[in-house]
Amino acid sequence: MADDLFKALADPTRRTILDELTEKSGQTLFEICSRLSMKHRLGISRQAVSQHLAVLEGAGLVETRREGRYKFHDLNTAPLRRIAERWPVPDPSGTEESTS
Amino acid sequence: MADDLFKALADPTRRTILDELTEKSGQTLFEICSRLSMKHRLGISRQAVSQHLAVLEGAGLVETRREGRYKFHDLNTAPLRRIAERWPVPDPSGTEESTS
DNA sequence: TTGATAGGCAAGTGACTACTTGCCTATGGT
DNA sequence: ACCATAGGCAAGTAGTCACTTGCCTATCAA
Repeated sequence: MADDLFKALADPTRRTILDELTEKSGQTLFEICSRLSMKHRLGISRQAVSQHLAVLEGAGLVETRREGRYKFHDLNTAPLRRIAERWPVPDPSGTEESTS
Repeated sequence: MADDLFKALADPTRRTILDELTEKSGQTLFEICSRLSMKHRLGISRQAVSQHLAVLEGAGLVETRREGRYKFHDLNTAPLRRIAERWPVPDPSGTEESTS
């Protein structure tokens, strides 16, 4: 459903996770955890990150593959295409402000 | 900020409102209310729609103009561009972009 | 085997949020 | 003046959500 996609994007921590996976795809849970606490100063438990990843996977934004005791997380931005399809975005005549 | 944008998109009723404004921009509050109940069978109060429109306006997705006792609501999809800018979306299934 | 690492499951809690209810202001028509 | 229309403000409520806590399973190395 479209609902899962937008609900997944609604949380700032999940968007940061997507940013991290954009920078380096195929990270494990612990790798994402340490990056969130190091780079983004996010004091967050492993379980919380795991739950966020489950939501992202439910939205189709993250795909996982298991190898031994490791589980790698890959980014999939394809579902985002439906947003631009649903509400057509005009050409960038004047670029807007930057992201946060 | 970016948070307002994604929070605004997180609600299905607000996304339906965006759909309605995509179809016909410049609607008043009552016009949107009646369309939601007619076309989409949404039993929702006027105040609820008003609050949704305030959230959408806070996200920059809706702009308003007053004329007398009427307040018209216009769609602005420009903020959506930042989503595709933040997480690049691949081209759909092998359609390479050759500038013909 | 033991121990350490990588991850999962489930219940509980606090905060947020969508919606309602009730009352108020402003504009336009008669 | 009157009254209906168009919209706004604020408090209360029920449901959802992010996060924690605690315990469990699976894989690998010694």
